[in-house]
Amino acid sequence: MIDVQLPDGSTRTLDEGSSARDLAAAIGPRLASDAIAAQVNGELTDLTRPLADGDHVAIVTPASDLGRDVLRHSTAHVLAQAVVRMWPGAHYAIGPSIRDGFYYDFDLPHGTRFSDDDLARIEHTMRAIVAEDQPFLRSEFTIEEGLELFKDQPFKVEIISGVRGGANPEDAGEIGGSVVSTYSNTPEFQDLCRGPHVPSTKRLGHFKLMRVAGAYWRGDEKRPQLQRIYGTAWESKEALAAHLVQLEEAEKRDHRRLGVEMDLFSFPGELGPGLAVFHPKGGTMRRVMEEYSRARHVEAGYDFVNSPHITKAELFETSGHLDWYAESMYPPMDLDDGQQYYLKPMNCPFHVLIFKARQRSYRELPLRMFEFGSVYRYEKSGAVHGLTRVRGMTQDDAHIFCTREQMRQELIDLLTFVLALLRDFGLNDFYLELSTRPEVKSVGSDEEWREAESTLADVARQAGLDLVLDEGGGAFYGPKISVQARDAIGRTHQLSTIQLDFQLPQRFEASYVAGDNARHRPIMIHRALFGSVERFMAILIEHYAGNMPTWMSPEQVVVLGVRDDHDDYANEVAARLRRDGVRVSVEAANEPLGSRIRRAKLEKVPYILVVGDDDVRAHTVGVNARGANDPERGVDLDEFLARLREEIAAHGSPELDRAS
RNA sequence: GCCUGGGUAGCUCAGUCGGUAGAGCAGCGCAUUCGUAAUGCGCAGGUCAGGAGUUCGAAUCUCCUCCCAGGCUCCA
Repeated sequence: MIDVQLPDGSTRTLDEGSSARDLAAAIGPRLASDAIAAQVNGELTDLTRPLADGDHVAIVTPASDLGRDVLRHSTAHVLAQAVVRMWPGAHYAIGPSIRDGFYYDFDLPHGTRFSDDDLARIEHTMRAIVAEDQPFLRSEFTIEEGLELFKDQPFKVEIISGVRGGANPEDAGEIGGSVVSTYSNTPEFQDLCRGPHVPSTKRLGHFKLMRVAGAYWRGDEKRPQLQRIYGTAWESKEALAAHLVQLEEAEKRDHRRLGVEMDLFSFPGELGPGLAVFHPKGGTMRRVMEEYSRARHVEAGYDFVNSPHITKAELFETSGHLDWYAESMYPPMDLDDGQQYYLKPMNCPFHVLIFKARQRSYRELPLRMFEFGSVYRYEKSGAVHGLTRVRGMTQDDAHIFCTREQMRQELIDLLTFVLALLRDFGLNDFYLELSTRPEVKSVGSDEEWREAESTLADVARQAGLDLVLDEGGGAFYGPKISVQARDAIGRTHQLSTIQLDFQLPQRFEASYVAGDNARHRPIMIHRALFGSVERFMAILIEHYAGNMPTWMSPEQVVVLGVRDDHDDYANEVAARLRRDGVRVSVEAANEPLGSRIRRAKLEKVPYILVVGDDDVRAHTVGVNARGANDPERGVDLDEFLARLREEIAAHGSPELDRAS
């Protein structure tokens, strides 16, 4: 007999050789039928693996993170089996579970390509395999046996021999050290896999193939491009349906769609990819964001600077950007006198030149230079995406020049400032990421990097937020902290970055004179809070689903007269509000009230004021607030204005669930 | 840059076998004067992304280019 411990701390006594499946059965029939895998001493395993005395065992069921992970992985296997059945000779590469689903990469014989229509056919075959109720059977082999077994599957051979050669240590886990484990349902299909899997294909079924995409083998641009099929899979029909609904919701708040609907911005074909124009309403939104940011920066002790959009090549030769990033800069303009000029992809070297414009004293430090700097980057054509990845953008960029001694406090203050500003825009769920020295692209000595990295790590920890490590993700000149924010529907976005830089001051030979009358090298901190104004706006639009807080709304109030003989009063109300800086318009009463209200609602205007006979008489307004169910009648105009001013001043955010 | 799929009126979309372009909304005009999410009638709107080819004839078939979407790669 053996004793195993359950997650609740209790123990169960089982027969020698019992598996997790037996354990589940001993606990109850319901759990026995739900069980798809087990977690033994923290390790995810098949249900059938024998347990040992003293094991800590948790039964994994589908409606859990681990459970979904297992069934997505198993569904990926079924996908591969279906593809192999339909395209004999197909090579299959890897097929992991991912967030919300799974994928599998293939290389079809004779360069055949999947089409969208194929997805439905493959799904059909998958459902047939599920209906066949095939068991997932685990087998173990030596590396040599594994190589023989998969001799017709070059990608599998590469994974197995990579482990033998020690080339890819991360693959060792994939196949379990020196043991090659495989899963097969039928002789038709066998896959190299660490497992675990659900006991049988009949446990699957709530899945949908989403799309086909290209993906490089091992993520390497220089290696063959495989065809990847993405799918989503869930524990129940309801969970699958809920996921699909959520995708639709995300699509509804897509900033590219709302940008058109709300008349904020557009991408005229005449300009080229990734180049946006902002319409009056989008322009207003930007202006409000920028004005607020400027005001806060003034308070925080920043100086405002400006720099041109183009420069001689020399500047970016000195900075090093041309060495590392020439391919993502616009090609140079060749002038008659042989000079090459570049559009700027970065503001930092300009700010260094401002620092160097005259001799600097330690008394001036920290010197904080801020600029809404427009930069141009030649993003690969496949990389541009709405406002979030563009070729022309404006950064809320600043560079802080300080001494080594000031660096730590400056970073602490900066992080506090960053988080406060982001909160003012209605984001409040953050974590931090620390990006360390890149393996290939980087300059500087080891100890400089060590000092920079440890200082940033300290400061990040002091902020009291979760900190995750992004190994090798830093810039070539220094490590960075980035602030990641979760939006209203749970997606995370990298927003602000704070980079520590010992290199540029050296490259430009920037210095200040200290109290010891000697020249010293300043430290440079690069930081952007929005990242780019365009991208930040896109994130906010999606966060709020277009229902911008009143202070950011391009149009804050629309006034509607009930009949056209109320238009004079409507204009009077608007004039009063406008005098207090409210962005307000009047829709004349030449169409029915209901239709004007509807239009204003669709435009997501925070307040619709309806004025009729009663209001003219009593100097009141009817207030129809965005997201509210019942309009308020007979609100005193001055009282409404006071409420509105208070809300705007407080930077109140709409309650996200209220505004739909 | 690469892979797959797209591009028809301002927007959303229909358009059969290759036979010469259609709806709703938006816009404009006229009428309507209305108390909280669509008043009625009328009008206008198109180089079917662009170019080349096949054909008696191309939105439709072929090729090239541009742009968009989803991925991969990249993101100072």
